[in-house]
Amino acid sequence: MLSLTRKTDYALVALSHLGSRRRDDARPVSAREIADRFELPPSLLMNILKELGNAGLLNSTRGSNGGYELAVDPAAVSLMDVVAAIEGPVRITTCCQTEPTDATHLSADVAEACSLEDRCPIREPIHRLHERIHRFLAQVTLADLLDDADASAVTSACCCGSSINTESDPGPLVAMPVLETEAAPTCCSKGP
Amino acid sequence: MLSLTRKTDYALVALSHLGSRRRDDARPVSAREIADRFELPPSLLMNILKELGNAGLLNSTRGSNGGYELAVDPAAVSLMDVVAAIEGPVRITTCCQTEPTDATHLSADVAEACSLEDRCPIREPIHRLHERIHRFLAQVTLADLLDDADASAVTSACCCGSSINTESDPGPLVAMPVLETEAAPTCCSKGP
DNA sequence: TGATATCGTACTTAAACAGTACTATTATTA
DNA sequence: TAATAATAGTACTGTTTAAGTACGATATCA
Repeated sequence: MLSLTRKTDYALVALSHLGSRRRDDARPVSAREIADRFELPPSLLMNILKELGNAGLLNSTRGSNGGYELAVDPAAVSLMDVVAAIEGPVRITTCCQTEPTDATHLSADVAEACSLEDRCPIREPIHRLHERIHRFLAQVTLADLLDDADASAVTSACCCGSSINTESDPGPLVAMPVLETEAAPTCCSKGP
Repeated sequence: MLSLTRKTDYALVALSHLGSRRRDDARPVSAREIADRFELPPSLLMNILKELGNAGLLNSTRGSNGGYELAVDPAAVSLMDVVAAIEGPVRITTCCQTEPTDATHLSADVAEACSLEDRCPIREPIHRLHERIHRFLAQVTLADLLDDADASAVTSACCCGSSINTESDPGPLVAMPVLETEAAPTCCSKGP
């Protein structure tokens, strides 16, 4: 399907919100508050925030006036982290078993599940693609999202690609690495 | 889920096989033949090849000695084409309604499905991410896969990342564009 | 005419996604 | 100390998508 799940989408919305708040006051924000503001299903969002908490991306405080806060610097949270927290490890195909753990890299035990092994004509290319997507996801950070949201808010508060730069200029997303020139992550909620 | 479906994986295997054959002889290859060779479910592969045919990527000839051949130059078939043929248009989230049609670009009617519209904190970033992924998929071609498969066959016929270059060198995949340095598409079949 | 293909379509099963609900625990506040 | 407001954990349900199968029709070749 090559798309983010709605849960991941919601997670990004929530993280983005928490990230932008941090500048003002550091009071924790409750799940209910976020759900109300962005019209997300409350119980679902609660579960999502729990998962983000378990993954170490959020700190939680219980009780009244409790809620969630970012546990880390937005620049230290990658898209990879978020996706992994919600959807589990990213695998481009079933034969890509593990993610390339770090820069030292490349994955000792990739691709156990492939019964074809060396007969597979696209084994190497797929692994490289896998690797590349991983790097990309790892390099786009929450901070990039925040910057971009700010920047685009200036040029167009409205939706639907009004002020998206065509061709030449990468636009606000200077911080965004890897994939050629532009683009950062996701939008919205409340699908059809 | 952020992964290719198994059908797309199989499609790439088949296309890759057909692409490499073209050099030798141009006799069409039957679905059965490909299924046997790569241990893919025959009926499923048949359906996949039909879809690739309908998408204009393959030519088919019926009857005995019939089968499939590439309809276009491997360099003219992008990952995007293959994914679109099998899975339909790629959307990173439900609010990314259309793909950026071409270079003139950027999608007039992106994101109809989002009820939040300008209140969504990650709308712009998501659309940019969407755009970026599209570009990437459009720039990786079947030819890149073929080149890479050849190149890696030289250095490692075996599986499991034996000769994958760490760090510095992008390796064979020079042709691969967009996403930073390396990686091309997928591997294998016959998941768990 | 029979064998070998693709073509189109419909169907079935299994897994993942999306969302809900309930009980327990913790903290604040009156 | 009791009520309230929050998270924590877990289990459950309905819907959709993925994955695979099957079959009748049509076309080609020997």
